[in-house]
Amino acid sequence: MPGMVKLGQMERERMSEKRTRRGGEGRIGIRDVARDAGVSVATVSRTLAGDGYPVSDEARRKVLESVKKLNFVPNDLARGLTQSRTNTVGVIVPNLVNLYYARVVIGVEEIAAQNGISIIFCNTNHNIAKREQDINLLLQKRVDGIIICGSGTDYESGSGRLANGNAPFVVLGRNERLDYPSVHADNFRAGYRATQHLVDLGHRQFLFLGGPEKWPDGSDRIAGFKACLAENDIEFQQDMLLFGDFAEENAYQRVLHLGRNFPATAVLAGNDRIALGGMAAVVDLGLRIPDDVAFVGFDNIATSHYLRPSLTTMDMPARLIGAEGMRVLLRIIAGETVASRTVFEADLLVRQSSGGTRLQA
Amino acid sequence: MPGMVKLGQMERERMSEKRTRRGGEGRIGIRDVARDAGVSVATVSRTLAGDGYPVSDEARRKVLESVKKLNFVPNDLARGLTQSRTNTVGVIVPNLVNLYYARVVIGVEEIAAQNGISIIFCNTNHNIAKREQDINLLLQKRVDGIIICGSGTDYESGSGRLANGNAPFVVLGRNERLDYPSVHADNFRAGYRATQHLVDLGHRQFLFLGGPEKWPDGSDRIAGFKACLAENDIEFQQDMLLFGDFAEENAYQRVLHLGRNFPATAVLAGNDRIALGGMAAVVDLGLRIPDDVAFVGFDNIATSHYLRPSLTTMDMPARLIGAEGMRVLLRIIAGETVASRTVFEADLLVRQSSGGTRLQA
DNA sequence: TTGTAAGCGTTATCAC
DNA sequence: GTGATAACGCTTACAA
Repeated sequence: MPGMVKLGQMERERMSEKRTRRGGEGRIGIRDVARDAGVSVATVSRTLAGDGYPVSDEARRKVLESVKKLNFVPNDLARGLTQSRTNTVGVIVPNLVNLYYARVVIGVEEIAAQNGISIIFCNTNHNIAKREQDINLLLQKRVDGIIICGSGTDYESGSGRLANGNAPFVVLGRNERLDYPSVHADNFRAGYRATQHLVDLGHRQFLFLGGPEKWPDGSDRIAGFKACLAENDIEFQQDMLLFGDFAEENAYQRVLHLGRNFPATAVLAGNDRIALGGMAAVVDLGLRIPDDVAFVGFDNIATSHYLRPSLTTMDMPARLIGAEGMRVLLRIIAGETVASRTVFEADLLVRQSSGGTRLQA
Repeated sequence: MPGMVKLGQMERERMSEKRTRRGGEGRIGIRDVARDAGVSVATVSRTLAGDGYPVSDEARRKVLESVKKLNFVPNDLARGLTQSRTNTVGVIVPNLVNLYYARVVIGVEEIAAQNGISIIFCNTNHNIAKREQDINLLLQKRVDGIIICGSGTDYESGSGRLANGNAPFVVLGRNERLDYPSVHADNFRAGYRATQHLVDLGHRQFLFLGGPEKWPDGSDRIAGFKACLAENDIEFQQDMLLFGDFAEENAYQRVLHLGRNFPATAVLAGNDRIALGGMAAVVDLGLRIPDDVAFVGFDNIATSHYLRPSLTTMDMPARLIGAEGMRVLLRIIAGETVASRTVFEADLLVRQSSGGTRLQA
């Protein structure tokens, strides 16, 4: 009876090969290393784990040799599955074209790399739906934690997975709620100091070229701006404030619209990109910087130092924020308690666009 | 005998709970969903997989209901383990502060997101050792493929994992070898055209402010530059060529060093960041752009349009390269054959820094 | 110090 | 259409 014979063959194959799914030649695994080194899989695992577990030098040597010989690459998926830890965190960024966020990411990556953890990167393009989707993906991938860049609102909305405690997370940027940890700059003080700098230079007619209206970081800067005006007995007028988006072009158009008969002698821009667009427009209107109009920005992106005139700006410590955010996340993952809020000060960098030395001269 | 009683209890617990390792309340899995929905795990899996496998509407409904009710989040680690596919690719970038790479990454991310695949991001800071390490990490994470940004050399060096075929990969940038797929711009032609533009404007005294000496993209641009000079009977002199790094400051210093008695009327910069630094130095030397010195850059980073004078530059299609790179990688993963090389043309954007309209006026 | 074997949470195979 | 159950490749009790 051929049927029975065949069954017997299959049985024997199964016994010896212990592989049913993939024909025979699967990727090389820990078992292969163990066999080659003449030790058990446990010993291989322990050797490679590198924690303090005792392994004889002899065994270790043989294992390492086989690993190299067979070109063994451990499978982190299987590792993650058993350890319920992936050494991976997700980073969600609104927009990488903004050098500010690029710097934040670099800070994050730096600390992550130092701690042997990888980064899954998501770009949302300021799209809240994409962000929800990204969070889902990250949770499915069982990241150890998530870093959300950009001040935004209601992370608990929609899926609510984060606020539900499904994964530890840190917000990099100002946010309204206090019940999850965040790292950001003191935007209020930054706004205040930038304004004070211009006031000290004798300016009375201001324009704040803002970003989006509901942008917490920006709102704080504006609040600082207003507070400083009040402090100096300068009345705030609604038309001193123009909202827009984050990009150069929009700022350029807004400023061009104001025309040569410019309503202010000093412009504060919501960030450096906005400043860049605004300055270009001012130049194109035939006005001089800083003589006719002074500019101050926020962020200190790499290019602002090399503009001519160079851009006076608040040096928002993006990289530092990214790095600290990652450190905080690591602490949370380790089970430590962390400050619900970490705030960094921003330095004022006086450069040509504000003519910072005009009065002193 | 209390000992035996205790043992009996444990046994029973094990039988009912079927969980030995983690006390009891593990994360909710597909089994829990199956139980709650009153179907088998197979049915749950099939429902969630969403491929064409037949599942009765009734079962599907119950499953979906339980999924939502229990807030089930599938575990991609386990998925990846059985499917030997992770829907994740690694992206290795030399430096995110360079907006060029930021744009490339955005292009990659865009196509990736459209295809439901995630990106593990690595920043090497132009450090070759870090890159090797990153590749190791990515292979351990069993990414479906790897995208390496930045033209560099010998990816097969060191570990040799990539060239060994351990994972499909695509290089985004020019490289010497032809035996793996790459996507990049036609840097030679870009260099040629940029130069021709300046020649057409009447320039004869050139300076090429290059990046690092062994930077394939840059070398090609320089080759195009030289070819164009030859074509126009302008003799190339070694001192027309200055190497450096990718950043603004270095370029600034190099140009400042040349002094007011500037050796050229036209400068080609290896990229826009270099141009930015160079232009700042020229201005600081008291020279006018473009009247005394004309500038042309490469990349068309966002800021170059808003400089005053704005920067004439070759519009290297970074985003497009990123997007196409991702598409190529997806094709490789799908088992299709792909072109070993995909090359994009760059457009010349004439702006103020070259005084592009000077002759026509 | 070492080995054995039971998971980890899925998918895929095979039988019904 | 549906359900058991054996992989997937590793870690980690537990036993030796």
